[in-house]
Amino acid sequence: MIDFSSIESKWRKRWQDEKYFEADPNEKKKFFVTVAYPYPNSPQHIGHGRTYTLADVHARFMRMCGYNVLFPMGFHYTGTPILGMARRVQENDKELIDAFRTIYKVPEQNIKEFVEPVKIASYFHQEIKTGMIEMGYSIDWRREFTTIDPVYNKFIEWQFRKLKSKNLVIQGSHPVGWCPKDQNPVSQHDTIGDVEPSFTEYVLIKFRYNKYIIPTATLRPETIFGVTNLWVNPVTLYKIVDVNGENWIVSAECARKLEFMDKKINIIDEISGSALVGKTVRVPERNDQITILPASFVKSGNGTGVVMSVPAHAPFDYQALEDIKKNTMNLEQDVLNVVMAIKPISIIQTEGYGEIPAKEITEKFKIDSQNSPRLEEATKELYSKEFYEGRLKNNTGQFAGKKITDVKEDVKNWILQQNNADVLFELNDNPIRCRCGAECVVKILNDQWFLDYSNKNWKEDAHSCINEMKILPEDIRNEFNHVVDWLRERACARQHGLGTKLPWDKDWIVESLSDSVIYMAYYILAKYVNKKQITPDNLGDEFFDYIFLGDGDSKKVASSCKIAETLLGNIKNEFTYFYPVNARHSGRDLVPNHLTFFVFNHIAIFPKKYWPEAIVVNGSVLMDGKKMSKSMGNIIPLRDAIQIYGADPIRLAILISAELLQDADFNLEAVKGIKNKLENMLEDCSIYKLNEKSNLHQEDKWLLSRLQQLVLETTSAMEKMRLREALHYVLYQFDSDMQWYLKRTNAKNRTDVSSTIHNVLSTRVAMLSPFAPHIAEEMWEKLGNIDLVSKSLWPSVDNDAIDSIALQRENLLKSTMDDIRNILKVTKIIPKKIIIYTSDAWKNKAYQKILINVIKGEMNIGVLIKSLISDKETEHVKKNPDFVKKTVNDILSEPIESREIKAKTGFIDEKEILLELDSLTQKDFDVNVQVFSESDPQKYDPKNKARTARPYKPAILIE
RNA sequence: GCGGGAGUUGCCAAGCCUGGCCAAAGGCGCAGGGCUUAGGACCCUGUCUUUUAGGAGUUCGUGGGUUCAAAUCCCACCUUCCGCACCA
Repeated sequence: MIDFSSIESKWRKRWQDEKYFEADPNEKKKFFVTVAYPYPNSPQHIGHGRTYTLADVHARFMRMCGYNVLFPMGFHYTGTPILGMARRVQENDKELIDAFRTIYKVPEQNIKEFVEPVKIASYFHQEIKTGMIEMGYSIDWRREFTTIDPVYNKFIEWQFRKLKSKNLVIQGSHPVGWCPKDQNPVSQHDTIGDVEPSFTEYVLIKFRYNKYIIPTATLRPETIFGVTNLWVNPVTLYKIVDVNGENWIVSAECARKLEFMDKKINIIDEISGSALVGKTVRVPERNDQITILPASFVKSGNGTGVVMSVPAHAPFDYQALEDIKKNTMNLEQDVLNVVMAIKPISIIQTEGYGEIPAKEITEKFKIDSQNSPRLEEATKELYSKEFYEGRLKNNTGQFAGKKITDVKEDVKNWILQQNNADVLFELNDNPIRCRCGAECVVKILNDQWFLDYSNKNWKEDAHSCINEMKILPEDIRNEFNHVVDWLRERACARQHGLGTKLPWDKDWIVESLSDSVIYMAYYILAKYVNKKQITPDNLGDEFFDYIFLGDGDSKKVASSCKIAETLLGNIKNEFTYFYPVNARHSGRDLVPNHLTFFVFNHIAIFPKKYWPEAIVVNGSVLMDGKKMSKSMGNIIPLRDAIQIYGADPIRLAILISAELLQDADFNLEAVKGIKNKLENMLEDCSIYKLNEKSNLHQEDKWLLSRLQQLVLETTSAMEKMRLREALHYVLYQFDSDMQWYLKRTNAKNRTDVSSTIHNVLSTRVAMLSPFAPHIAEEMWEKLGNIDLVSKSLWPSVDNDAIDSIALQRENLLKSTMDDIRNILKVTKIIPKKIIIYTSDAWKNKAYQKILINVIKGEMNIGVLIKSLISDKETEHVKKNPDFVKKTVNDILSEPIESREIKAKTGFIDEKEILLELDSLTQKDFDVNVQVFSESDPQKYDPKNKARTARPYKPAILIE
């Protein structure tokens, strides 16, 4: 049993003492790796560990490749969730406080302080940082900062002034989910049940009734041409409301919603639904009169509480009309006459439907009442069919012949322009409650600040940056481009939360996804801030302009900022040395926001030479195949896991379970398996020593050749950040080769294998070290090294060590052993004699010819046979045409490189090689092996097997 | 709806970009053996069907196509997961 924790702390201390991860400019090439900094509202769990571990492996790998790697970390205090948490602590929220106690194990003393948001942030900040150190992340901690540090605030102010001066920050109105009690926008984690407050935009069509306006809410403004009547619910008590000087008749719920739509509302009177029944209203744009009818499906809470009826295309309306004709509502005779006269007005032509689609679909769904639950479904089906495929008919004026999807927005704007319509936003999952208990609404904010991501030029630059950038994995590049396309103006300031005040409007705080887009540049400053060489006083925009953009005169800047000119120069040089970011790591959930904003803002602020070079995106982590969540109770805090299993096994378990973009399934089974593997490797490292040079046998040469292949494959996987694959090579791939090697040396009773194995182990440990840095140091030490493996160079392929002849000889032995084993398996005989026949000389010649042809792409059997027969040396093929076919198959079933090696090395003396089998068969089956040539007249061949021999595929007889 | 994925041998999961080392890695599970006082851990062997000669047959969501050759390329379809904004 290995004590991971003591090994890990031992090496962590050594790293710290040697300050190896502290990166300052030097003569080496630099590599700047960053990860999205954490939001400290809870401790890290295994899931967070993935992105940081990936970045750390990347950093460590690049360091071993000879780069001066900077890998820094900051903490994102900005935002509202921590604020909300503090408020809940103030209110003594039991659920939250219990979570602090039981899940996060926060000491009682600290929980008491959590009424202050900053205390929460700084508590978890330290917790997360400690976890990162314990995980062995090679972070330069001198550059740590938080987003509420005063210098950071100055930096963000600079960023925003810069954006504003480029007209990329604009002001406008914007609908948001809103809590009327808190007077604040609500987001998902502000609501009870974590419901995302999404909303739909309805068009209100204004129908005129005397001096009143009766607005109806619709998603289909184009159906105004097909309206035949209005629906009210007779039992609803409607309000007469003064809305910006007009008298509207709407439900009480609607009146309340309108208040938040930036309108002046004054309730004047009320009127019952039944009193409206039978009255006529004027249809806007059409100028004809229609009647108001009663319907029970009309809900006062939806829209305005009044619905316009389009019976030809709306199943609800069609069915309500059918219902009313049965006169169960006791309508007066003259109203009933009107009802009977109503004919649906067909305005949309859709393939597969006739004149009255609503009728057809209600019949198809077998609907018999307006209260049928299937009506929703029917509506949905018809609506989407008509929306995507339907065309407006001739009775729709200027819109005739157009597709609904193309014309919908135009119809809306047309009616709006005539002041015959308005807009109403409505929450989708009504009711949504704020954590404070109040019911949320949609509010239109008027003086909201936006980052104008819809700016065309900006988008174009973003596309070109993304297209020039390295994006790993490549699969996700399209997604980035698509995000750039659909991104619109984004609100970049809010009224509450921690963060930086908007420099020109101190009522607003820069929103958290907008103050975290170019902070990688700030890591350069953070080192000097932490050393107290930069203070927030006197720090103006000219400072940032000078450092980051190279604008201004250093003397002037130095004096206005009261900073020594040499210091200013040093900072600037450090920035130009480390920037741009070479790799930005993050989870894939940040693709549609942070990562894309990161690109946008870099483009806007920095010159092209500082645009980011690469983005690396990873998937999330599942726990035993399930999503981690507080409610499932399957969140393992990272630090707990480290304590139990050790940092290295966790790092490996996370990395080996999935390739970059896939979700990684973490489970304890895997951790145990890995732990075991590491223990075995460590043991091997203490056994095999570097002895004096002994003569290399064939199998040593073979193993060392294979090792080169391993290095090549691993390195290429690392370069593509295919860490699962790379780790797999290092940890497992080599085992079967190692086994063969041991089997061979064992059979030969060799005792001089230590050096070769030591050589192999050293290479593997070096390649393991970015992944499992602590235990790799321990192994490295056991292998007899004094220096750190972290400081060693990544193994490179030694082409001289690749012995293609040894490779082929061993392959022949292996495959022949496999064949023998196969025969024994099938026949179940216990061998007393094993006889092997190597193929005739002409076959070898024919093989080479076929091989060359196949490499050239000629594998037509007929053509091959013809050319072989035409040559005297290989004319024997005539008697044995099957040989050609089998040989071609043999060759095709081999990798292309090995075909080429075979072509290059040419004929090998199989008989001589196969004699080496003897030691193996003796060991495995206690039988000696005899080798004959097919053409040997003296051979023992009672079953006439020898003639089936092919090159690299000797015939075998077992008795 | 828009956009992006995924479907592989009992399960999880690689392979697909770059067609031929593919009956298809690895892990788990299962079976047998070793080790052990026993259990666990560990190690070995096996794990589509068939076969007393290293072979053959049928497989990679479904159906077509391209090719000497398809899990891999193309087309269509079915099923399924994720993101869609003021939120870190």
